[in-house]
Amino acid sequence: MADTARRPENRYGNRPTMKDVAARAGVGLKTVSRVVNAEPGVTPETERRVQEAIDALGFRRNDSARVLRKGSTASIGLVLEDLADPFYGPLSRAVEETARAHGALLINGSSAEDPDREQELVLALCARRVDGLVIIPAGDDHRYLEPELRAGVATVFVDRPAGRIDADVVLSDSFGGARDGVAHLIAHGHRRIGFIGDMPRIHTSAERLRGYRAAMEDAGIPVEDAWMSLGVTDPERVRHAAEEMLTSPSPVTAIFAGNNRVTVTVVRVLDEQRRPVALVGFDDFELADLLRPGVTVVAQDAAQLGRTAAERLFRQLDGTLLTPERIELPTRLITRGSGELPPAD
Amino acid sequence: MADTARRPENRYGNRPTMKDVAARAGVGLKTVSRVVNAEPGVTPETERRVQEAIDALGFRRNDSARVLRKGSTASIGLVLEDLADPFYGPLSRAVEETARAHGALLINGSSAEDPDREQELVLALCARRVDGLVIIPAGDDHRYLEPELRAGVATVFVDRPAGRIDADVVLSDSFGGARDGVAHLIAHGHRRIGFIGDMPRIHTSAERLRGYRAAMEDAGIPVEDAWMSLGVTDPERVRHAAEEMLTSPSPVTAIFAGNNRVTVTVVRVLDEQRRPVALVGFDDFELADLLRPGVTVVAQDAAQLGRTAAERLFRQLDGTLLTPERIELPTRLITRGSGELPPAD
DNA sequence: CCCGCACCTGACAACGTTGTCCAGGCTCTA
DNA sequence: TAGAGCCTGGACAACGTTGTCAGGTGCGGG
Repeated sequence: MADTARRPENRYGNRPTMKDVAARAGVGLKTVSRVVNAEPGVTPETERRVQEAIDALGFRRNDSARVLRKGSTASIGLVLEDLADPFYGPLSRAVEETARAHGALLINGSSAEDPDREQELVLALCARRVDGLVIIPAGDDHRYLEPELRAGVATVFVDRPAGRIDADVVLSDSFGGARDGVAHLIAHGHRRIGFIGDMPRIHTSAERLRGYRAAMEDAGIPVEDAWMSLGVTDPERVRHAAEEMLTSPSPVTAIFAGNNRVTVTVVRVLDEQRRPVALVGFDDFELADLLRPGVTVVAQDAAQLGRTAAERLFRQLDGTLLTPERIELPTRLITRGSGELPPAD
Repeated sequence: MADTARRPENRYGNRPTMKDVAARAGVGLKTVSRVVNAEPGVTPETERRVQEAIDALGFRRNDSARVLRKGSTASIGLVLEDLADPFYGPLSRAVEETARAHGALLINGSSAEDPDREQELVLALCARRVDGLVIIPAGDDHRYLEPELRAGVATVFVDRPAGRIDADVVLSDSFGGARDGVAHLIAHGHRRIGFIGDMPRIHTSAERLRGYRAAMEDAGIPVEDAWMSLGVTDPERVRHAAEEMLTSPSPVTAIFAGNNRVTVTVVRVLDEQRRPVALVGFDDFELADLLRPGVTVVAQDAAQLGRTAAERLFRQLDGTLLTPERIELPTRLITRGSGELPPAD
C-alpha cells in the first residue's frame, strides 16, 4: 500500500495542500488556514514560517473545498444569447463590474437562443452553486428553476421576462420605444411603414411589433401584411424581406428595424436604393452617426440594464430585497437623419 | 442539540443532499450517486424510486464536492482586457464554443489592462482549480504562474505573448500586418504618414509601431517624431493627436491607426477635414464598408485566434500537446477606399 | 510563589460527493 | 438441491478546507 496509491489520479499532478504546508512549516493544519485567511491570533514569527512554506511549495488554496465547507461560492452566473453580439458587450461588462465590486467572479455562457441549451447551462451553474444568476432567457418556461429559487439562488432576468415563475425582471421599454420610433416616422409624413423583426416568440420582438401596431393604429393607418416581416434575422433573409416590401404593390417609404442586426442589414439594402427610404432602428450601434445619412435609432442603455440587474441580484443576496419586481427602463430616440427623411412617393 | 444546529448557516437554505434523497427513496447513499451519474448496476425499479425522490426534493448535485473528490472541474478560465470591446466578442465566443464542445464551462473576467488585476483574476481562477486558462495578458511578467504550470494547469496566451515564462502563445502577425498596411499607403504615393497607437508596453502596439517603422525605412522615408503618437487611446486624446499631425509643419497626408478604437475616432476626425486624408486601420470593424469612403483595414481573425488557442488548450489537457509553441496567424489587407486615396499635398 | 487570564496553537469533525470493497440474494448449472 | 458466479446495494473512507473546542504557554497580580 504505497502512499501514492492513496491519491486518485487527477490531472493536477499532486498539488500541495495545507497539510503539506503545515508539515513543512512545522505547525498545525489550522494555523496554516489561519495564515491563509488572515485570521487573527498568529505570532508574526509563525506567520513568517508558514508564508515561507507557502511560497516554497507554490501552495494555492483549493476553493472547491472551501466552498464545500462554507457554502458560498462568491461567483455569479450570466447566461446570455451570444457573447459576440455587440449589444451584450456593455451588458456583461456592467454585470462583471458589479460582481467584482462585490468580490464575486463571473461565469458565463451563451444559450444561442436555444431554450434547452439555456436550461442546461443554468442547471450546470446551479450545480456549481453560484450565488446568483443573471439570465437573458431564450425559453419561455422557467419552472425548472423553482427548486433553485426555493433553495435561495438569487435570480434576475434581463431584457426579457421570465416565463411562468415569479422573478425579478429588468427590461427596456420595447413597446414604448417602438411606438415612439414609428410615431416619429409618421410625424415625418410616412404612412406606408415596414417592420422587420425577430420571432414574435421572443418577448422583445413581440413587444416591438406591438409598439409598431399601436403607433399605426393611433394614426389611423391600416397595416398591410406585406409590410411586416417576422422571425427574420439572418442577413440574407432580412435583405430579401426589405427588398420585398420596397417593391410590393404598395411599397413602403420607411422601415422600422426591430433590432440592431436587422438595422445594419437594412442600412446596406437602403444604400443600394435609388430613392431615399427612411429608417429607424431599435438599439443604437457604434458608428450609426457616421453613416450618410446618420441612422436614427431608439436607443436602450445596455450597460444600465446590466448594472440594474446585477445590483438587484446582490441586494437579493444581502436580503435587502425580497419581493420580485418588474423594472422597465426607458428608451431614448436619437435622431440622426435617416428617420427624418420625407416620404419619396 | 437540535438537528438544525449541525448545519452551518449558509445562504442556500438547506439544499437536499444525496443522503436526503437516499433516505426518501429508502436506498443507500451510493445508489443515489449511481443513478445521478448514470452508472450501471441499478435495477430499473430502484432507479425509478430514486429519480422520484430527486424530483420531489429538487435535488441537484453539488459540484463543489464532486470536484473536490474527482480533481477536475470541467471549466476553463478566460482572462481578457475588456468584455465590452467588440474585438473580444468573437474571440470569447470561439473559446466558449470550443469549451462547450469539450463539456467545459467558461469563467471569465476583464483585466482592464491592469497587470495586478490580471494576476488577481488568474490566481482566483487557479484557486477554483480551472482545468485551463486562456489569457490575453495585460502584464509582461507571468512568473507568478510557474507553480500553476508545474501543477499542470493548461495555459495558452492569446493576442500577446507571455512574459518571462515558457508558454503556448497564439498571435496575429502585428508586425507584418502593420508593415503591409503602411506599405500600401506608400504604394499609393504617401510619404508623410502618421501613426497613432496604444502604449508601446503592450506587445501588439509595439509590434505595429515596428511594422510602421519598417515600412517607412524600406521606402527610405525618414520618420518625424511629430507623426507618431503613442499611448493614446481615449477618444479625446486620439482626436487631439490626429489634429496635431494634420496641422504640423510637415502635415501628414495619411494616417495608420493602431487598433480599432483609434480607427473609429480617426474616422470621425477625418470626416471633418476639408482635404481628403488617407487612412488604414489595424483590425476590421462592423460597417467599415458602409462609411464613405469605406475604411481600408488590416484584418485579423479574432474568432480564429480564440479557436486556435482553445483547441491548443484542450490538446494540452489531452496530453497530445507537450512543448509550448508560438503561433502567428496571418493578417489580411482589405481595401475599401480610405487607404487608396491619393495624397492631397 | 502561585493562581488566573489572555493569547496561541492544534486535534478533530464536518461539508457532500465518489471509489473501494464486501455482503447478501438471485439465477443457473451440474 | 447445492454450489458457483453474477448482480445489486450499502458501509466506509477520502478529497482539502474551516469551525469548534480544548490544551498549553507565558505573564501579571495578589
